[in-house]
Amino acid sequence: MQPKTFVHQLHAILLEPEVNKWIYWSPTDNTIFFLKPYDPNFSTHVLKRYFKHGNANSFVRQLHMYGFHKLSHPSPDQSSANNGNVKELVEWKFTHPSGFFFKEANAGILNKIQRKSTGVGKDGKRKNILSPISVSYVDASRLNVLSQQSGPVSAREPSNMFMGSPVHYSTSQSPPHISIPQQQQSSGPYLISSLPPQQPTVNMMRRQSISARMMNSYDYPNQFSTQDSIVQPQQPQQVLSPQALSGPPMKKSGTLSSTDDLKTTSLPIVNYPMPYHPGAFAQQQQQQQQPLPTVPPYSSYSTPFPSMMNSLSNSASNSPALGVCNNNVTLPKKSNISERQALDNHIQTLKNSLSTITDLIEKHINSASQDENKTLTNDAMNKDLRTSLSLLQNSKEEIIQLESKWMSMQSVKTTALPLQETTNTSSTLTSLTSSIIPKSIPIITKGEVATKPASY
Amino acid sequence: MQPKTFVHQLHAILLEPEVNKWIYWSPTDNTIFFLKPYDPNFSTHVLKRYFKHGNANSFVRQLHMYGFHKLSHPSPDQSSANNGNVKELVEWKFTHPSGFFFKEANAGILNKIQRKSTGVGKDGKRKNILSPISVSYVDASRLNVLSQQSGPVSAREPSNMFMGSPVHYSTSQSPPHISIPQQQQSSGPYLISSLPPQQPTVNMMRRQSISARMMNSYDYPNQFSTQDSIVQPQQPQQVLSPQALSGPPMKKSGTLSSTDDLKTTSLPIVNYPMPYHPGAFAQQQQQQQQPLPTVPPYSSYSTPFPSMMNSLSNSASNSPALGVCNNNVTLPKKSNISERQALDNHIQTLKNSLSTITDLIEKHINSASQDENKTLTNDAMNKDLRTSLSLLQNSKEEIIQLESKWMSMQSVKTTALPLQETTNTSSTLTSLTSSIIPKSIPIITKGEVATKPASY
DNA sequence: GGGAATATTCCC
DNA sequence: GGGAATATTCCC
Repeated sequence: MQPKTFVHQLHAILLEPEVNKWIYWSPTDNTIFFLKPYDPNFSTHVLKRYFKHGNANSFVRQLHMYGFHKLSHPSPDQSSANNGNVKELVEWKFTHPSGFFFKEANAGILNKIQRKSTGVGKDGKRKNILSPISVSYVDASRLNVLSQQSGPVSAREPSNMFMGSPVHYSTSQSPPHISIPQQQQSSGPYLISSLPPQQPTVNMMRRQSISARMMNSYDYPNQFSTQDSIVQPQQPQQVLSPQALSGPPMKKSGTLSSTDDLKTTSLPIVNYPMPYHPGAFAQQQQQQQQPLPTVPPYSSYSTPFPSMMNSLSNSASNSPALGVCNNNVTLPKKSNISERQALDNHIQTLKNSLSTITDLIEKHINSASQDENKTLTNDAMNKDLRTSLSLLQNSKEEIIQLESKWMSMQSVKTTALPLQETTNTSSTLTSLTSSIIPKSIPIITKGEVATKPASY
Repeated sequence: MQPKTFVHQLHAILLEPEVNKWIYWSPTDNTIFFLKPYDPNFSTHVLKRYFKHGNANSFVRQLHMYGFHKLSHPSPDQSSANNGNVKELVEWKFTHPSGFFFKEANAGILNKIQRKSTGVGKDGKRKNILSPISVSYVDASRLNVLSQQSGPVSAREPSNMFMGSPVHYSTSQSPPHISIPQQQQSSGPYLISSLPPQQPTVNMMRRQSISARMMNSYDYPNQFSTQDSIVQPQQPQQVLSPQALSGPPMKKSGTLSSTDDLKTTSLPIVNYPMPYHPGAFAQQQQQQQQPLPTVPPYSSYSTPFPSMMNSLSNSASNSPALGVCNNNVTLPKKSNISERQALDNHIQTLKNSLSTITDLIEKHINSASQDENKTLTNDAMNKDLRTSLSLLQNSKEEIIQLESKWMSMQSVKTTALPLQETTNTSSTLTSLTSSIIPKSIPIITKGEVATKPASY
């Protein structure tokens, strides 16, 4: 039994007559509801009553987090209100593209609508790194069906459209939002394997009850673009030909370019009229239907290449040939002896500086505490403070030195290790690894951090 | 200007007489406050009034998120109440180990106390993957500038001591929390490369007052342990045998077994009395009670290498001779990891302490120079001086720790780890790893951190 | 629409 | 004490 979430609350609210002046089901479509975001009563009587806030923006944010979409075209009768300047009368129209949010839905159905992940899993790892778009091979028949389906929902039969399609985007079993198991998780680009999923995915849309998990991804377009792009946008994958990707990493996820593969292959888009629309069927059907031939969730079709493939691209310019693992504890080689000495020296210097500063400061504290009248003039005080400051600066420098030497020692040592050995003996391994691992070393250049906006 | 966060709220609340029956400063220690978690009035009159809830657990959760610690031993006069069964009278005692949370603290100081990260950055990537320790290369010109800018240096000429030193740590520009840029992000270990940053980083030390961000890492241990581990714990690498992993991912990270290295090496423990303790100085009682070797607050007792270290500590039996690295890199053995991490922690702590001291002293110098009349009272001055003194003491302790760890490492390493390389025998494993390591490790050039604008 | 930080809840 | 999910805020 799932805890009550926003969706449940929302659904409950929509059933409350007292607040139906500000939020209510569409009289003509049980999967669409309206709300008056600018009406103060909406905040007062709806939000503050059911939530810990009275902020319409937060409410809408939640809608988005749960995959609801705002329908842009107000119904004719509303348009006048929307066009008018009477903000309080404006109505926004929302729906959930999964179709699981409809007037008669029960808790079980609503559970299928899950909140979008924030990107971290329980283990602190990123979730949903894989693209939901596992490449699907679509045959002509499917394309045809797809093209046909653009019409009125009522006119088409959902189960048909994927009939005979060899590969499917298995809606119910391949949630766009996938948690990568810990072991596998990687921020690296994921390869799209060319292996078709083994399973038939017939009828899944229609018959199968979609696992709750799946709904997570129900917000199709968004999922596809932002969270689940096939290859992580972050890491331009040099390994695969770029063309393999359906498109460049996108910034704005909501928007798919018209040239986007997926779109052209007719994946549902935002205002797509209730693609799967369970509500339209009898609700009870859902349960009884037996599960589809299962397709392993996404993960199976995407091949993660953990962290190796990452930054091939930029390594070109300034990356050292060899990287070092911080943790690699192999210690410094003899050449580092002087480094060690330097470290010792830094430590000594630090101790001396700090002692001096301490003395100076202590002197002032003592004198101040001993008599009320300052025995030391401000000038003297300031001088000492300046001295302290200067020593502190030096101490910092010392520490920096210490640190950098420390780091370099670490890296030196590791760097030293790499390679020659592999040349003769373990060619097998070498070839093995080299075949798997891209040669370049991922490097992070300063630019990127600089790029990052100041957080405050 | 930072938005008001929980810490600010908390501080404000503590200053509100109306609620001081349920939450209040210790009468004897301006860095400790009490609260009565079970008193319904605490919920009603404090929580519900200042927060969006009335849940003491949530409040305490926030305290923890901001690094506060509950002090376990109630003061004598409280113990009767606590021992009694009158829950409503129970008082809990909290403090912030940074010492930045004290009665007289202002917003600027409170800003230094930052919320723990949830593990993802703005780009959706994990944050704080890097060790806070970064290195920047500075050219000669910069060194000169630095030396010049140190102002009146009484004792020595700083430029001398670092002359010819290629590397610098730019304190003000290397926020401990580093976000890995999107493109490059990788879960692998990050190396500090020896590539010099391109940007000049002149003057940052002196001119710039320490960025608050820097203090971000003040929740030391946590930062080090969780956020800034050198190697990301997350990804056990499949390439290596699973057995290589020291253990399953851990659930409970907070609890280290008593056998943990770090702890036994006398790292501070939870209730450690105000390591940096700016505020509480007035009451010197604390000071005398334990001159513990000051180490970074808790940081080090939480292991930076969550999934690996922890399990190592309690399962001596199954820990491999060679650890495993996230990215197919051989990891150091536990003892070395902790030593190294401890070193890093000491350095970090030193930097933080010195930054704080510098800020305090600078404040006085500036105020003194700006107007003849001392704007700051002697009391204020003395307080700051005491704070500085305390920090200096701690710094010294840190250095001692640093030194001893360093010494012990040297001896250990010379014996233990030295020489795989010399064994040109290159076992399969050796060659495997050596061939893999260099290629798979993302490298971060030190410059990047320095590049990041201090956004305060 | 959504990224990301902080806040709250729930749970171990 | 803290992990992690959901909620709320703030901002692009």
